[in-house]
Amino acid sequence: MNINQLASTRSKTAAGKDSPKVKGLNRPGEVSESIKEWIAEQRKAPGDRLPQEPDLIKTFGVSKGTIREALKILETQGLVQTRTGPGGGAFITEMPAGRARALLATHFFFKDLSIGDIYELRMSLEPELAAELATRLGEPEIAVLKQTMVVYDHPPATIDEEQRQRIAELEFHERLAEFSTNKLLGFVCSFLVSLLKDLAVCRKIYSRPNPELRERGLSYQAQLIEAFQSNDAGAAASIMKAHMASAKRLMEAQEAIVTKGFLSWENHSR
Amino acid sequence: MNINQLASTRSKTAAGKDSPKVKGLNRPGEVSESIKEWIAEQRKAPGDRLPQEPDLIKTFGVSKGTIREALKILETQGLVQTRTGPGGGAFITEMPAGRARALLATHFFFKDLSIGDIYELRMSLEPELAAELATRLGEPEIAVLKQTMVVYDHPPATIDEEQRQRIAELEFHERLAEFSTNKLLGFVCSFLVSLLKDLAVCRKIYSRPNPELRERGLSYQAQLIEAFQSNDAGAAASIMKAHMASAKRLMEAQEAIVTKGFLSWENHSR
DNA sequence: GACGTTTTAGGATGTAGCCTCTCATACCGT
DNA sequence: ACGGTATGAGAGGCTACATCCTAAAACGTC
Repeated sequence: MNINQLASTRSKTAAGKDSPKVKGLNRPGEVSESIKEWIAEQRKAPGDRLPQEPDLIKTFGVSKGTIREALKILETQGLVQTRTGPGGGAFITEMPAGRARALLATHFFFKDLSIGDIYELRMSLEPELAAELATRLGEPEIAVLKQTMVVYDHPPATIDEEQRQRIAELEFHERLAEFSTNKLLGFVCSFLVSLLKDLAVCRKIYSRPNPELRERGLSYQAQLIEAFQSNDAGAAASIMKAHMASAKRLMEAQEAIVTKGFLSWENHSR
Repeated sequence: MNINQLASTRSKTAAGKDSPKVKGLNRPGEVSESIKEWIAEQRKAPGDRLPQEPDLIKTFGVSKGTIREALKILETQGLVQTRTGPGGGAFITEMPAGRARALLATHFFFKDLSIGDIYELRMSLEPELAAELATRLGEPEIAVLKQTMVVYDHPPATIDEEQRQRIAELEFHERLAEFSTNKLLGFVCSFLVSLLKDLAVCRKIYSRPNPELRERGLSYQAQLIEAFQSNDAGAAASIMKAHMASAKRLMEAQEAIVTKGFLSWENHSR
């Protein structure tokens, strides 16, 4: 509970100009970093409360406004939430994966990612994921996967259903990512899927009929389920690798067609 | 340019209680959302400047502190940067990779990532990266890599140099990631490296002598340079794979030693 | 080219207000 | 008379505003 060691990163009493730990960071930034360190050191868990504003003001030797801006940083980063009232204050929260994906997506907003870029990673990671899951997945998880597949186990009747089927195919992989015990691997895989769901080019592709993509995807995923049921990690990995290679080829072909005309990346409104 | 329409989201002069556009969002949050909308509507590009603080205060009818918190939100999201001085203010900016990495790192703050989790991804991705670079890297890039290696081409004299060498070894891979044409692959690889640089467990590991890690790493990286110079993508990939497997084994061994003393702290549940 | 001036954000301080929780008290049904 | 529910006052704590001073960056001047 000794928060005072926190303020060690910046001693106000020192006569000369003390050097901030990280250059290019202003006061609120320093404070927010210090608070993060403190959370780690104190092994604070989500739900725990930070010291109250007056205490933080005293321990850091900064003004109320600075503390508020520091907390605003942490709040924006999804690390804390503040509440008013008695017993109120800043509470540690876990950043939801969806928010992290959204923040990350804004970073790639101007980066002009191609289908190939995305599938290069998927070809490396999804087989790894499949191999890990093959030895662990039980019937309940497999049932969830099968339930997702019923959305596209038949040819689409309308272009609208076509799109829904594409999204469902991607959600199959989202489920896999959620099942992973390696949170890092799971997050990256689900992020790649979310890119494929949201990118303008991809949405354009999904709005055109593409029977081969569905048939091949369904076939691969069915084989994958079998590999899971027989706990065959090697088979799962190689099936997934073939699945990704096939999808990459088909998607890139569609990408070429779609971008040939006029629109591609220009209308990323937000 | 007419920013006044912005303030329409909240008219202070109205007698009754006006409803904020999004419930659960306090004043700075509303203001930051409004500014984002304004940026989108005005089709502002990176480099453009937002109105100055006094103007924002007037148009939104809020106080200076509120505006500052709103700008802090946008700054944390990587959308703007502020500068002082004449012609200063908040400038729209592209989210730098470093900030994206930092935001992502906070998502994994409570996820208790292990060395193994990180290296599982590195074993998949770094060979991919090496293979891509092998056919593209020229002498100038290779010179940069060699320059990084001189930091650790000799046994460390002090424990402090030991740490600097570990960081430099990681920065070798950071350079590789920067050279990639696949921004996605490059980002993920550099993010994994940044985790290894910042994680508490890793820092503990680096503060202990570990000659084998340095020697093997140096050897692998030298072979890698040769593969780059002969444009041998296959060799580069397999060398990198062996490099990662070796590093994973050594790091996990150290992890076991370092964390042994802290097992009693495991009861930090909520 | 060094130096002072100006412009603008950065930070500190004090005060009023609002939200939420708690607890005591009154009300009501049985 | 008793127990449960509702209502209100109070206090804790963040939220926001107004004002002042400080620091930094650009720009003109000597």
